[in-house]
Amino acid sequence: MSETDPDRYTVPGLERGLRILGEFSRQEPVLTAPELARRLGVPRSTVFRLLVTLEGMRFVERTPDGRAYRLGLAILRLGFEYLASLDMVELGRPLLDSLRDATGYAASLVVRDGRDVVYLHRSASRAPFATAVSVGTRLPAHATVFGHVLLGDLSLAALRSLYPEQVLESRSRETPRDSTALFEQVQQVRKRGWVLAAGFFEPHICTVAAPVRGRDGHIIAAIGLTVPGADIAADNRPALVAQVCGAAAQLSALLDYRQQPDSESATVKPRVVAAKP
Amino acid sequence: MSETDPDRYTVPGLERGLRILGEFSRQEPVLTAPELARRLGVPRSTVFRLLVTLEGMRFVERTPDGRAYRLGLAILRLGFEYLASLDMVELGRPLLDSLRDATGYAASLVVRDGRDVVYLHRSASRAPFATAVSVGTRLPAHATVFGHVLLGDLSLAALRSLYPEQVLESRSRETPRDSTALFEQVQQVRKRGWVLAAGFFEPHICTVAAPVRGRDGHIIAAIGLTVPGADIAADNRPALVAQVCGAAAQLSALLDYRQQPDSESATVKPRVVAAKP
DNA sequence: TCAAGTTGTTTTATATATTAGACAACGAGT
DNA sequence: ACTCGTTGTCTAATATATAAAACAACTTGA
Repeated sequence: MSETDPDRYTVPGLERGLRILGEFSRQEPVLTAPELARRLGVPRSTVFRLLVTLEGMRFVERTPDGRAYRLGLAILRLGFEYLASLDMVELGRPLLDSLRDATGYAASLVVRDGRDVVYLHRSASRAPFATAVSVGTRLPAHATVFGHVLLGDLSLAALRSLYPEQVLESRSRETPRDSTALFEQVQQVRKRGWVLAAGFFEPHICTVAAPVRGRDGHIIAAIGLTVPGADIAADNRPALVAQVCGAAAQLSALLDYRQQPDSESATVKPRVVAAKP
Repeated sequence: MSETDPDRYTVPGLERGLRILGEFSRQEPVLTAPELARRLGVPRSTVFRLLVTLEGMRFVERTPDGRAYRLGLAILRLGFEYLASLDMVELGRPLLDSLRDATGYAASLVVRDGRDVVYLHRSASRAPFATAVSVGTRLPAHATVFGHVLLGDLSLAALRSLYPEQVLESRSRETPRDSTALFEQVQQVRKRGWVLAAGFFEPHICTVAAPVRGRDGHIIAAIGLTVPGADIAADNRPALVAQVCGAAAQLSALLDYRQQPDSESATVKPRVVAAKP
């Protein structure tokens, strides 16, 4: 009882309610109360009360037959206010659109959240190639080239504490086996300033990616193209790399100088004055 | 105290935590703990505990200086799973894209949530006309033509209970003043099957909209175009109306007959195979 | 410089949320 | 029909989250 809980202040009702919301997914948009009780390891009567609360706030709603639950419209109050609050998305959208238009391939803006790569925006390619990836999608950072770009700032020690396990989960032949191998790959990407890989995460999908840097020079996001096919023709690579790097550099510039919003002229001024903390 | 609360089962921790998340907005992406305490009318120490919980789950994060809070990346786990779970969005997206491409104007898919119109998807027009409207945006149903389309199924009595106030909030000269006037406008739209209005919600914005109907014939959504300018040229109206109605009819058809397109067992069937530990 | 007001964090008595269990209603299997 | 298991809802005893109060660390203003 006298343990110094790291979560000594947590309010269980809130945590469990949010975990309920998190259980719903694209694959399982409808869940029943007992099923949720089983998954969370929470008494049935407690889940009942949580669901009543969530339903009252319209975060969940009952299915027409009243026997199960799905997410409700109030959910939209949250996620999109968040996105709208990130000027990175606002500023990046037109850049991604022109990148998509110039290349014909889907362009994405991603950030890292711990061990995950999270898609913040995606300009889908004109070809109606149904991709499962959309805004909010999460992929493992260690197994994707986007992730390798985003991990560029981490020291070997930091990488080790982020991936304490001995062997990393493998997605393809090229997935780094441990944190040391990951570090080496990441550092190569970092030094090069961009990455182009074929079938790294999924077969027949190529990716070109480059880092977006914030005011202090830290990597805060990545921009990239997703190209279907086994590989990119060698003579097309330089152009794609140049365009991705260009878009990433432009977004970096935009984010660098959003100091005072009054002077609208802060468009492109890539001249960095010696970084001062 | 012995009142038979309609919310006798609510868990306050969850409700207040969600209200905290709801306080963040595009206009106010950063809030401090005491400010939140003031707004929710909750003791400071309680807000502190709620924020610790939310921070631990990464639903909020502290600003770099550690003095204030903003929404965190975990928020994205929710909103987009919700959207992805709606096949209305999945099926409507390509229709909206072609509507946009055919007309050159921004095409939207909206639903009604109580008195709000909520944007589920928006195919932005090619012209980089920065619109504040995005997915998740809410507008008052009584003051928008989208809302008038979506309210089409409600009886006068239902409309009165949804809008019990004597006088409705006004947005423009044409905003209906009370629920009776609203009902008449809504019924006109309903009978016509579509609506075209200029400057109804905002000056210099015209809207063309039509209802999407579900299996049982109820209005479940609306599709529409947002056209910048004072008005739409008379000779262009029939074409726009036809295209909007066409898209809405197509989506209605898709939603009507999505019984079981294949043996996709993804949907949760109440079929429970006795859980074995 | 000081004093008065914020704010972040902690503690602790107490009000209250929690959950084991009870109940009825349902459904599936025999 | 009749079990037996599952489920939705409700209640009451008790375990626990809550919020008043206290503290230190910061601001702010004079």
